[in-house]
Amino acid sequence: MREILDIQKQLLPDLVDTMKKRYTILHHIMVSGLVGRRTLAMSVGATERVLRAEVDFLKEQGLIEVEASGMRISGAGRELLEQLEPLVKDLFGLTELEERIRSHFGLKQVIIVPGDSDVSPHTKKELGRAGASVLRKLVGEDETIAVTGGSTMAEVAYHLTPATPMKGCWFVPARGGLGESVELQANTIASTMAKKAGGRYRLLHVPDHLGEEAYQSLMQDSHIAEIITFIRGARIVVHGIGEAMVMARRRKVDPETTESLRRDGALAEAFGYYFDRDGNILHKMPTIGLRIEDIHSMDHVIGIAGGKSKGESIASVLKHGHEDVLVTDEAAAWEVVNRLLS
Amino acid sequence: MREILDIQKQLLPDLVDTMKKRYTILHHIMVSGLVGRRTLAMSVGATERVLRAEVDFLKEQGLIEVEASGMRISGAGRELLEQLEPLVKDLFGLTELEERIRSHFGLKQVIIVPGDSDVSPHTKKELGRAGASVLRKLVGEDETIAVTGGSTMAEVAYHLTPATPMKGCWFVPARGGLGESVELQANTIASTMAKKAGGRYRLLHVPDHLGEEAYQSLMQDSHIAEIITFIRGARIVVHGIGEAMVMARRRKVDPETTESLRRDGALAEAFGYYFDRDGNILHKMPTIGLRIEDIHSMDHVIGIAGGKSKGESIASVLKHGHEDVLVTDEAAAWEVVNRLLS
DNA sequence: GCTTAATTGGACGTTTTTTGTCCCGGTGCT
DNA sequence: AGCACCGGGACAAAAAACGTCCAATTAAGC
Repeated sequence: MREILDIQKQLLPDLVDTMKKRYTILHHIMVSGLVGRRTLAMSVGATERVLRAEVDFLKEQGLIEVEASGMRISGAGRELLEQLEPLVKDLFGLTELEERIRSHFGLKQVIIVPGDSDVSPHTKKELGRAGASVLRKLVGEDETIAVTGGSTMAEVAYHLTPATPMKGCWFVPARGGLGESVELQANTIASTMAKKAGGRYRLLHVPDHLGEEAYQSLMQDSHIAEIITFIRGARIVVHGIGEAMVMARRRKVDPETTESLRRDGALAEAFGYYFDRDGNILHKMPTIGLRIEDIHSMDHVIGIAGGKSKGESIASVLKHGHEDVLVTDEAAAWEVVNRLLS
Repeated sequence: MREILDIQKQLLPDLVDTMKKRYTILHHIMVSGLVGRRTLAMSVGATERVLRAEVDFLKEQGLIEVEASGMRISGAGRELLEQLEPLVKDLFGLTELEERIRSHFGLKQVIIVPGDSDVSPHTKKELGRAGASVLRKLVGEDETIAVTGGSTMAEVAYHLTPATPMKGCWFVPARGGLGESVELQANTIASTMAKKAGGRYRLLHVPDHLGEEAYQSLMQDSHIAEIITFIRGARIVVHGIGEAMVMARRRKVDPETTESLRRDGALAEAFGYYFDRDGNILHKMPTIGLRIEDIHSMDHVIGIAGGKSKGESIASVLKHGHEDVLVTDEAAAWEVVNRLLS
């Protein structure tokens, strides 16, 4: 059932909205028994005229009966509402979930795809598609977009398609080398995105695990400095979110730091920063690129991550309080709201 | 799956059309490889401007990639088409069937609901709903609508709902008493419809199995004559279709006539007339009301019947050649087209 | 290499649809 | 009988859809 809806949504994006709207109206009419147009318009939050159009439609469909004294639901309407119930529960479930997370963390937008990325590769693909779609809607012309690495980001890159406003965009890595395998590195993701979207890209090649003085000298290099300035001019950043300990291991963080992270209760990792349960920064990877203050002042900070196991990490990053858009999956979303309740 | 679509169709009647349109365009683009807007507009039968809007939409959804040299399908688009296939096959299956029957018999419209009324009561209900919906769309103001009896017609009556243009309509029986049980008689159906639709009705009470002279004297009666004239002024007739032999038995046709019908290969019955395989009239029930020439000159002749067993009968009546709209179910429709092939 | 036919995307006036806002004649409740 | 609310008609304004051009660009054929 969900699959059908997901497919349909691609061919009719406002299908769900329209269904929700009409369902709400019909449902209101049912519980009201006999209700007038203006009263109804108030309670569903629509102007009189648009509600009138909807009512005319419902009448045309024979779902309501309208007399001079008001309108009531018809037998067919009642029957439809009954059939609609499971469908709507599903529909509303996710959108309700989105709204709950959105308002609690003060985000601009939350998108939840059904499923669990941990168990279903298909869900991860959906996550990528949703991420690409969000990005497509948000980019302006000639914008700079900073991206991080990770398998989820790779999926986003894969699902990007050429869009006119993206032609002039620059894709850059948010931070320097972060010790991942080549195909999941930010540099690779940035270039893939640029190719897929028809944009341009600039890379930042910084070796991992350099000493402090080596970094200092790198920063002196005019070419490096120039690209870092360029990166910091980005107004959009798209990043994955990881579990702190998993990321620490994967990036071969040294034992002392790992232990310190564990002791301090590190939960999440995003763009090279480690966060605890309350969204405080515990540690910063020794590499260059976007600083946390750059991210705080961004126009659009888009976090993309899914899977039940990442739920807590996502909540931690959201708690940090500078995300704008979250793209996640159902399993992770439930974990996030569960943490809100406890 | 079908159920979902049927439910959705009630809230978004043109959902299927839109999906079909966009699927067709996307599919065309895929098979064409690289194709231009105008060329595409020709092959899918749309004007350039509307196709352009569709193309913009598909691009926005990331389903196609459009370059200066033309447009081609994207990975996501290809994937979607694949997922869409079973859905569309189902969708197109019925609409293709509708179109095939429509064009072959030169009808104005054919509506096929999924299922088989013989085995599923739910399908019969759907048939009734579809019939009611067609009627709602076709009636003008202050029109006279002639109806016949039968269980299918009773279902149509049940699903009628008040509609403004129907307020001034008259519902009348197409023919006099046809020896059915009270609740399935044309008179009962007409009055039920009028009550459901908020219209008015006039009845025609004629005892069954009267002698010729009795009919003649009835016709002299000014009240009867007046209502018959009224009935003949109807521009819309909605009728069921039955199997000849089944109907003959149910109506207690005398043995000689029954035998004569059998000998002549009577297949179908509609509004009191019996038809053979080629749509010729074999016999006419001895009762008054609409004559066959009245029906021939009607604006809208709407036939409603379903069930695999009625397939042949429906085909016979269609063959007679004066139907305008057919509402049937999938099982019957397949029987009809099977007869076309043999 | 040049021509030619086809492509997209922009522009603009026209037509159709949607929307906001009245008001009128009823209906039902008090 | 009074009153508050009802549906529905009407109409102008705003918005969206549409038909129809045209300019810049690209691919392919010659």
